[in-house]
Amino acid sequence: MIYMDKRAAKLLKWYDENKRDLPWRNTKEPYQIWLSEIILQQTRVSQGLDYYRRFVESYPDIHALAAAPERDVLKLWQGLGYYSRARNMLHTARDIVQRTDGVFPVKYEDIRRLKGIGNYTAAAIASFAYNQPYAVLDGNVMRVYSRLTGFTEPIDNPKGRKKLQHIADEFLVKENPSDYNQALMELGAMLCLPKNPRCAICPLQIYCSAYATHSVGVIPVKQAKKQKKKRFLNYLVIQSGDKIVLRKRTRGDIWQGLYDFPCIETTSSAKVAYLTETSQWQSIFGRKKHAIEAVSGEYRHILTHRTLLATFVKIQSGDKAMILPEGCEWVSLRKLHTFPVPRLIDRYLSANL
DNA sequence: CACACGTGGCT
DNA sequence: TAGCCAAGTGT
Repeated sequence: MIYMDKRAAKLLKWYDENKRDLPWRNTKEPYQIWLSEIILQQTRVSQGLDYYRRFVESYPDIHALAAAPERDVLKLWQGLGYYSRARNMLHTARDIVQRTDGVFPVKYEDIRRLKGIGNYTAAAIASFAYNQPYAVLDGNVMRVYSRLTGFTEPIDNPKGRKKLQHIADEFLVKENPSDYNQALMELGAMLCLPKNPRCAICPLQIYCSAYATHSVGVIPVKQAKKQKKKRFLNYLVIQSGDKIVLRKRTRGDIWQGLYDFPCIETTSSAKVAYLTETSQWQSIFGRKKHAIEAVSGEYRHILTHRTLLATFVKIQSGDKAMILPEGCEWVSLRKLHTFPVPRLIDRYLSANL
């Protein structure tokens, strides 16, 4: 009989009896586990589930993914957010196909080196797919352990995370790291919730320091967050006949690789009369024939660190041969749906075109 | 190493 | 409403 403390035994029993039936829990394929872990970064199961299904159907294995154009992959990712996840995953798929003919690495150090895979995801893949003894540390695990041990330092800085990693390493059940890691995360997702945790039915209640000291509501401790800044985006929706101008977004800003419209960004809310005087507007239209057809109301789009305030100026252009800004191209309305676009743009398009 | 990076649901 | 949160990583 392998030694295991009572806490771990109770946790594993609870997991066995209560775990959700999720598609990535019915496989040991590293590709599918990798995909699920990338999708679930900062993302709820309910939001990622359909994306996972569609992704596996479109790209059943790493070779299929590696062969896909980036635009198609981003289109499949559209609406899920954090698009660097999709770009990095494609990069890594191509990397693995080229270097090892598609064979996913087994050693933690080799997994950890892959682009888009950090400490958490490397430990998750190593333990879930290969049952190797690496302790995962995600938001769930940090919350569970900080409450269990009465950890009162902030968890959202490198120092706090490092201490919690030591706790996680120490608690890990090395005989069954796959189930143990997942049990801990499932407990965090189902019972040990950030607000209104279900302590009454928690299998670890009698071991929980925070519960004993009535501190569940104040643990884990987090540092105060900074205020969101605003960005004012004035989009030029330029149409001529059955074509519309799209812009591919590039490095160094949000939504890299996705498409939106030519944009005049201002430091505050701007009127069209102001926009038409800007050098950007002048360099596009100059004295060329064009007609402002409509100006949308203000669209508010919330990101983690930014509030975007967007208006859309719909313009009929008489000159399809005009000089477009860098990264812009004419796209037929028929093909518009094949381009990956941010949610903000998707909302505008579905309401106006 | 603080900050950037999306989106939607819940309080 | 405004803020918080959800299976983090890259720079």
